[in-house]
Amino acid sequence: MHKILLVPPLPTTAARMDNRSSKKARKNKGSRPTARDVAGLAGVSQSTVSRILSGDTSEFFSEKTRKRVLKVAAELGYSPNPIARALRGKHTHLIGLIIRNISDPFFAELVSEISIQARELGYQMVLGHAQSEPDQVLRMSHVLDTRHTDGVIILGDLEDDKRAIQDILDGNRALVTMCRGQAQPGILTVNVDNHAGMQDLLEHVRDLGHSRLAFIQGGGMGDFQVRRKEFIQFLDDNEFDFDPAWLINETDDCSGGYCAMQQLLGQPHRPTAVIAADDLIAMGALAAALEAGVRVPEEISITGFDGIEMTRYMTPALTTVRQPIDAMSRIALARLLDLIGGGSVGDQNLILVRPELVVRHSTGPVPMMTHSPGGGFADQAIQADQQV
Amino acid sequence: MHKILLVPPLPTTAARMDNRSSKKARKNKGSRPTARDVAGLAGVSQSTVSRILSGDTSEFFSEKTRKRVLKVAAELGYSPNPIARALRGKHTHLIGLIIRNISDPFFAELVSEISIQARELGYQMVLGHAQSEPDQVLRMSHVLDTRHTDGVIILGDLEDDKRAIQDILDGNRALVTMCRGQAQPGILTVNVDNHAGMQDLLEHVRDLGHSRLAFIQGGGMGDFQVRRKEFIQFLDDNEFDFDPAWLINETDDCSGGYCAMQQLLGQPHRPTAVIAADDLIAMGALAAALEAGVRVPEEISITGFDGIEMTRYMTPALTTVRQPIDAMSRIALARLLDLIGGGSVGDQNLILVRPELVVRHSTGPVPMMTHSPGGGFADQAIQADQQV
DNA sequence: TGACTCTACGCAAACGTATGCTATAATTCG
DNA sequence: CGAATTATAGCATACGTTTGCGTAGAGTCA
Repeated sequence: MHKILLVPPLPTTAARMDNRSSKKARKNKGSRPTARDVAGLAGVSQSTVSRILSGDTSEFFSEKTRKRVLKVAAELGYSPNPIARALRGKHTHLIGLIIRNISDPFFAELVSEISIQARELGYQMVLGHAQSEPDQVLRMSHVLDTRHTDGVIILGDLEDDKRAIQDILDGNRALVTMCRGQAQPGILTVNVDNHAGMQDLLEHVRDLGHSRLAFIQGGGMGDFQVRRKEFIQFLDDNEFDFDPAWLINETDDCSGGYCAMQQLLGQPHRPTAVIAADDLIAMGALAAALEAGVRVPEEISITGFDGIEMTRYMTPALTTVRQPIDAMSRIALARLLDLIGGGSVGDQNLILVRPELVVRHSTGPVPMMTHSPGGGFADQAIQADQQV
Repeated sequence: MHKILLVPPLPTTAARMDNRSSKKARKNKGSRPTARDVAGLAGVSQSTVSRILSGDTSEFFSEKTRKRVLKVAAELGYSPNPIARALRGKHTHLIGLIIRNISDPFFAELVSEISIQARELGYQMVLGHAQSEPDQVLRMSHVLDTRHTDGVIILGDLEDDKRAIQDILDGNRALVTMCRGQAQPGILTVNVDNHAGMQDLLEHVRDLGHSRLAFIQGGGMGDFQVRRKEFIQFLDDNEFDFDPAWLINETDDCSGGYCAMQQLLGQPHRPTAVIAADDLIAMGALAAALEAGVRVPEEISITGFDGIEMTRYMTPALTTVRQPIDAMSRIALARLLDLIGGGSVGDQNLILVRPELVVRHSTGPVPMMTHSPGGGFADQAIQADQQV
């Protein structure tokens, strides 16, 4: 309306002004509008645009100016360039997620939940794959590359990740770890309460009459170590037999559970219940049992841990412990943002969230002849050749 | 050591110079070294450091200088700040991944593979969750936020994603879509060859004697539409009966397959083979069948699609079509990088990769009395009340 | 009317890199 | 031996923001 607004450039930095006013006329097509474009069209300075757009309440602008800038910005579809913003303001609004294996459905569900919640908080997730880094050098460089993130979440135990953690800390980046067995001092860790979960699960199995329990671990990861410890403690507390051959360590996936169960079934002295360190392992174990013609849960009970969606659709549906993914994500993100904002780890650096026992059909009463010594299922075909 | 270094700020541009030389002495602890720090210690200019570090072969530097700079850089653990680099060079080395549902194991495996390969190419993935955006406005702003990425990969069909795609294109970003049924003209699409896959699968089922086939879809996504079309075409080509009640559309997950199979089993006229649009659906269908006491594959055959890892560990192990995740990722990434580098989509904007039929134990010969009209399994308990 | 206080905004300096242009010394060439 | 060429490296600027500081103009008060 008022042509007067288009005051000609001022003396000194005339060149720049002119540059600006020429840009005002037509922004380079194809690339997004900048604050200067908005400033030119609104007849204000670029810094004013920045201040108004960032909603800085400590600065006062006339309602007229504010309206005008906002309107132009909306028309141009302007939004601040996050890169430039990050360079100046040190905040990228990016959170690094370092994870061992996304293919694990439990981690996939966790990533999904975290990323949804992060978005609601205005953050994006960038993926770091630990799996892809065989040696330390690569892993280090990877961590270096994540340094354009405001903070990092490490999911699960990575083997030999001390170095990675130290790097992140050295870079002054906020760090929260999740789903790792033993918390390191000074590092914030959010995890499921493995103790409570295993306790509930084992009591359920015990109440069904089982006393001959096997445990299938999936590698030496911290969470699995803890669950194993709880398992052994429970055996001890209840004065159940402890057979080293019933403690099997395989890989952390279906095939690991499958192999482990085959070993278990091949033994002369069989357990009546098999506690798998997680759902995937349980799934493999179940497959091995069914394939060998062993009925579940009539002849042997199987349990999982994590509570991934598809455990409902195994046959029989798996008894498991459901991790409170939602709550864990919420807490981890809240604490991470606090750290990013300058907060400190504080005294309580280990936060445990209680899981929920989900009883389904893979667990049942202990079979009758279970007390016969030396293996209750000597009649099983698969075992005949082992008996001699 | 030298207190002299702590000089108070100077007036004009001398301050900058002095600032630089003071920085040379000791970098601010806690934050990473910059090219200037390296330059100071190596006695060269920042631009020289930049050029040597970026390995620009068109610039010649003496071997002495190059060695010295490299050495200092290594000692300081310097690596260029990606943010600053991105601001200047327009390359963030970040690839956006927009995906409907990471919890789907197939997509999880795909994401895993893509992210591993991307890392090898020097790129990181940032996650965009379509699932978390119920309305268009949010989705738009999401896409805007991804603009600090060099390129975008869209995985699977998002409902109403025309807008999102247009936004990405408007932003001049490279775009490759994967796993979507119908390719849009001008947009590069990498997908499995659904035609070949369905053909192989259906021929396998036909060769087992089946002619009464059902299809379970999981929503109206493009890939599913294509598979459904192939299914119907096959029925037509082979002059098999087509019963609309055998074409079921449920949700794209285990529960969808479960519900669908329940509907199928409740019908007086049952199919002898059920073709599920993907593995998850097949898994649910299998669970429903087993729960209803229907033996698989003796009484009914079930097939999946995708070839996710855990299909091997269902009981019975699932016959399915394995998508060539590795090849698809490789191609998609290669084309995306080409696009980022300034290449054009070209004529062939749809790239199809041939999948592999995986025959396992969920498919078997058609049951004997299959030719009795009006339902071959009238003896099934579950069906008694439907017969009247 | 001058000093002073607000209000409302602009100026310009970072942030750390890449890069076009320029400057110097060494070398070659006519 | 002067001039042209080459090898080597520095200067200065741009990228698009945020933000400390400065200031013009309007109003207030003595």
